[in-house]
Amino acid sequence: MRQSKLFTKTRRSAPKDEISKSAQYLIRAGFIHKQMAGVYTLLPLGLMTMKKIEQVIREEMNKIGGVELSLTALQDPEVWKKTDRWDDDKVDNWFKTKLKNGTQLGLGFTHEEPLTEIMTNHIHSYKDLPIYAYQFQTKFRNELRAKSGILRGREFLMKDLYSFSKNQKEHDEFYKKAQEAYKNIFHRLGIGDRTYMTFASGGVFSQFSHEFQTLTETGEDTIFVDEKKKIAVNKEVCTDEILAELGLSRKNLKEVRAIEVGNIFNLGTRFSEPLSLVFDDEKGEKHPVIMGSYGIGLGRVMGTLAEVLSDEKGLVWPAEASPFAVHLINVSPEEEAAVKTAEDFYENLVANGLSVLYDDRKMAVGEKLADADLIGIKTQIIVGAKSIQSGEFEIRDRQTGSIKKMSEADILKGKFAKA
RNA sequence: CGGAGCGUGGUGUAACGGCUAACAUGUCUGCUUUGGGAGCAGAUGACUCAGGGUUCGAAUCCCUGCGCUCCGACCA
Repeated sequence: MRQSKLFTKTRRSAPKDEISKSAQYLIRAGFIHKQMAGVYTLLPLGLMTMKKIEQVIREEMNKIGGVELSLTALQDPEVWKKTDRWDDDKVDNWFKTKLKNGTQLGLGFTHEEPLTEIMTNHIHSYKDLPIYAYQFQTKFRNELRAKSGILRGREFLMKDLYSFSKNQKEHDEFYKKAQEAYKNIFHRLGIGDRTYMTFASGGVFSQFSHEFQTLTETGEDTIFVDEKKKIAVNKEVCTDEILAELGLSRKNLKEVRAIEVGNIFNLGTRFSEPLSLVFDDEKGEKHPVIMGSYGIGLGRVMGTLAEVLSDEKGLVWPAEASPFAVHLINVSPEEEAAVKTAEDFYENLVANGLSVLYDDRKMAVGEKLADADLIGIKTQIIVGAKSIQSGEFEIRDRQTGSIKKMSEADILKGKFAKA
C-alpha cells in the first residue's frame, strides 16, 4: 500500500484522556480510533495487525483440529434461561435490547449456550465426537469500568473455541494440546518468554482453569511466577495448600503484575446437561458431552503487544503481527532517480508476494523516519540517493535498530527476513 | 458500583472574577530545504461539554446533567 493513500495521520501527541502506553501509541500511529470509553474503531493499520494476529491463532487452532464457524452476536434469551445465565443477577454485564415487538434480545458476551444448542443437531453418537469448533467474533460486555484503552473494552474481538468430548480422558488430552497451542501462539507473537501459564480458580467442574498471563506493570492481575518452571499461580488461588499440590515453593515465587491474554477452562457438563447435549455410547447408553472453552481476546493481545514490545520511539511489532512485512521508505522523494528506483522496487516487492507499506510521500526525511518508527513495522527498507550510488539498500530492523546493506536481488529473495 | 480528578480551536497546553480567550502543534498558500520531526512569510481554525444560577461582569465561583481518566470492587 502506498502511504500517500493511507488516510490516517500520525500525531505528535496523544490525546490526554489516554494514559495507557499502548492506547497512546496505537492512537498516535493511527491504528485505532476511540469511539467512546471502551469502544474503539480499527483503522486500516489496526485492522491489518488484527488480521495478522487472527491468522496466527487460526493456524494454531486448525493444527489441533479446530473447525471455524461464526455464531451470531444477537442472542435469544430462551437458551440462556435454560442455563440460568440470563438474569442480570446472575450475569451483570449483559447488553440487552429489544425487537420492535418487545421481545428481549441479548448481545453475546460469550457463546457456550448457542453453540451447545447448535451441537444438539450434530452430535448424536460417540462416533461424532470429539468436535472442536471455534470462531472469531465480537463480544459485548457491559463493563462497569472500561480500562487502559483497548486492553479492557466493552466491544472486542475474541477467538473462542469450544471442545466437545465423549469422556474425561479425551477431554484432558485435548486440553493439554490446547495449552501447547496457546504457548505456540504467544511465542509466535513475540511474547512467549514473558507469558506464563497460570493456575487460576476453576469453577464448578475442575479445581483449576488456566490463564495465560503476560508480565507487564500495567496488568490488572497479580500473579506469582516460578521463573524456572515457567508456571504461575494467580493470587486468587495462591494458598499454601495449593502450592504444595502444584509442587511449588513460595520462596521460588515472585509477585508480579500481568495481563490475561488468554484462558482455557473445563466446563464439564455445565452446559451440555441443561441443554440436553447428549450422545449414545457403544452400548446405546446416553451421556452428556464433556465440554471445555478456550478464549483469546484479540484486541487485548494487540494492546499487550503494543504495551510490552514498544519503545520510546513507538510501536514495535513482531514479524508475525506486523501490519506489513516491509516498510519501504524513500528518503529522497525530490530526486527523480530515487523516486524511480523506489517505485520499481515497490512493484517488485509486491510482485514477490511481500506486503509492503511504501512511503511515497513528499516530506522531510526526519518526519518519514519518525513516522516509520512510530508505526513499528518490523523491517524498514530505506531507499535514497545514497542507495542508488552504492546499489545496495539499507535494511533496518525496527526492534534492534541494526542496519544491514543488501542488494535488491537478495532482498527480493527474502534474505532480509533471515538471521 | 464506591472514591478521586478532569472537560478551552483537529491535537497538546495557558489565561487573578475584568481588554478582541493566549501559545505550540496541525491544516492551507507561497518561497526555501531534503539521510532523523528544518526555516521564513501569510492564512485558517474555539458560542471555553450542555443547561441553570451568583455577579455590573464567568473559561474561572455554585448547582444539575452528560462525557472522559485514574484508584478500588467486578471480570463466567
